Amino acid sequence: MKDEKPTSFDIAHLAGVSQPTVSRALRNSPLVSEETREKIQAIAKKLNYQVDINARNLRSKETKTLALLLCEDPGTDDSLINPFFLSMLGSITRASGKMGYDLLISFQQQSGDWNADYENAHRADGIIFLGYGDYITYMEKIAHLDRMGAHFITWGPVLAKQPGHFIGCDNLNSAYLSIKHLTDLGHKKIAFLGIASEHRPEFNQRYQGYVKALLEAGLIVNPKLQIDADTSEEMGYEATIELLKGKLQFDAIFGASDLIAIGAIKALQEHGKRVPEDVAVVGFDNIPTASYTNPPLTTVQQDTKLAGELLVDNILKLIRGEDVSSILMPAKLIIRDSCGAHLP
Amino acid sequence: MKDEKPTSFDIAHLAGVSQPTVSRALRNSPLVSEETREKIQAIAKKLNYQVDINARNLRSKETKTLALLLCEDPGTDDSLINPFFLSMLGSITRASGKMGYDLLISFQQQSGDWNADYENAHRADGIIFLGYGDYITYMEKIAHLDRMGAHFITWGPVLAKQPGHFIGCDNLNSAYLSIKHLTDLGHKKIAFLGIASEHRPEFNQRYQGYVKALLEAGLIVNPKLQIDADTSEEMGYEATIELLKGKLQFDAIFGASDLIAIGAIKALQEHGKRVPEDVAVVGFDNIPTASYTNPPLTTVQQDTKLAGELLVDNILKLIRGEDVSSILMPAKLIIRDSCGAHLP
DNA sequence: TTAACCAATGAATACGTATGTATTATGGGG
DNA sequence: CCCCATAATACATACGTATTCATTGGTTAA
Repeated sequence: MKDEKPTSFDIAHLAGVSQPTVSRALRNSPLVSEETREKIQAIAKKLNYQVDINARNLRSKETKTLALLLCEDPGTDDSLINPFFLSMLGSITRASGKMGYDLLISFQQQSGDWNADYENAHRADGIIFLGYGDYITYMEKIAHLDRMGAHFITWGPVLAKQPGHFIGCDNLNSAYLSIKHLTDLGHKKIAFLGIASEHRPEFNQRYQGYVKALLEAGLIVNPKLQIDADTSEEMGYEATIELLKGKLQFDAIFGASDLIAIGAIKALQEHGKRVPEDVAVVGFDNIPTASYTNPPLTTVQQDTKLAGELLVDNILKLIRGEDVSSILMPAKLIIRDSCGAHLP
Repeated sequence: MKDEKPTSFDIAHLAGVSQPTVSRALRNSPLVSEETREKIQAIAKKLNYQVDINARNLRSKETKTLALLLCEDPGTDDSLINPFFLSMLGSITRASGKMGYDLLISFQQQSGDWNADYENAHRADGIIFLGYGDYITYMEKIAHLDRMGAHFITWGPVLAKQPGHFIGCDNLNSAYLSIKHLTDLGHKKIAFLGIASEHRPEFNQRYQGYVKALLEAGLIVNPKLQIDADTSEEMGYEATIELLKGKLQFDAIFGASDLIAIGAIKALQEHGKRVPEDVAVVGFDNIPTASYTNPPLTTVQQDTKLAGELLVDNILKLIRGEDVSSILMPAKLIIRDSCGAHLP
């Protein structure tokens, strides 16, 4: 800036009072008389005065800032972000702004040194994690933060034993609903595209929902109909190719994320399979693209707006020292054309 | 945090040196002997010491932080963000991280009081604006910041007389290429969906490209084929309905953004028009969804990754006091099925 | 031998705010 | 008329770092 920024001393001088009085007046302290406060605030406005955030933070030991750490896989393409997380990001940004907090965002490679964390450096009052990638690796870092007594909250799978606090989708029941929809329509050989291991608990929970729905419909669970695939169109595509190459029959595919399902549709159509006539497909996330695929994708919608608000509300509670517990968020099935009508 | 954070004094005490020596050692100052530096750094590591960012910023008067202000229309839906800007956001985040800067993000209503800006409050060293909405209103705020000597850079339309520095797409030539593609295919009655006024210079530039291409192809420009539409699927849909209701013939639509084009395709198909057989459609932005519409959308791709890097590079130059000039970025046409083959 | 010099470090201080404590003025109750 | 409570303000200081200036001890050159 061209002209030197005015300080509280400048205002004090102009108002004929002391600096502490200015500090108090600007924060509407009851210790200052109304008359003085008005005079000071008028001068501050005229000078276009803004509190120096660093000085305030240094003194008061809080920052009114939240950090959002988006943890990515090492291999992630430089310019792509999972659209689902983008949606969460938007919602978190708004929610924190509404609560008077600034938001610092940072993308972290999972392998990176983000244990040199923000809060420790007084940079943020709390941290929101939005992570994907390997759960086990991830938990080590989380556990470390927890031991240090950091304020943080995580979007992710809610499990029985976890350090810290989580907010996450009710993956099991949401997947269950999707699969039940398929079995209700008469599908009997349903493939699961997604990694089902402890390294990807969200997917694992969805797999459990898949199993539950199959058993409930009196169908057998064939492990060969589960193909590993991570969240990307390419992985979904390749997993489907693998499925097509195998000799197993299948009449439906559950993609553990929309990107996987979209890749699956592409692979199916390129190999002469019609969707949904030959193979029905359902996804998970309801990313914006899901309603534009051909056919439009039946999928599970997570309420990202609510999720973002809850993440912010809860991290603020933690900062205030209040107690919070993990939250499991219900999701709902959005039925579109990709799973067709009841089979004959 | 549970245990009190260690300060440079703690380290100094343990190392048997003074605090300034610690400060210097941790920043690898040549004023400190190698032996001392190593000892100090070892202790710092053991204590898990992190510099207090607020104290450092207060003292050194810089923050190593950039602010990203995303300016929205007043009416914007709470949870939706234009996918194009999300892509920019991702790219800017990465670029600033790579340069060692943190990124503070904030969504601002255009009517809001974001002139009480971050830099003034020592919160960021510079500001990147990612704005849409009314250009005139917007410029007033920009001009004010410029008068105050703030460091900022803006993504937006590059015009002849502007305060501050801009980076933006070469809208005119990009739109020209799209329209030329349509005229080359034999289309003669091409509608323009988008606001063509000084309040939306990006669209206005695209309109000029549209006019240029038409004239060059020896076609007449019919103002009634230009329908106002802002960037949203709904607006594109409604504008197309308006077009369909009029008596004018048209064989192609240029949507000034992908969302507009997507809304147009929906409206056309709902009214029995085939795309591209009856009406060809092209868009602008190449948002992720564009390749999944039915038919896939021919559109203009902007290099958001490069744009993000340039924005960050240039704001850092401004912060360092170096000179920068506005940049016009070329875009390229992505040809998909929505404009079909050459007309008979 | 001594002055000059350099490397390494310490001492003192500034950055701008917020807050605990001391001070002054004012008014009311006895 | 005096004492005490209260309101309003000033004074002094802490927050943790970075930087300027002063100091020390050792080395080199004349």
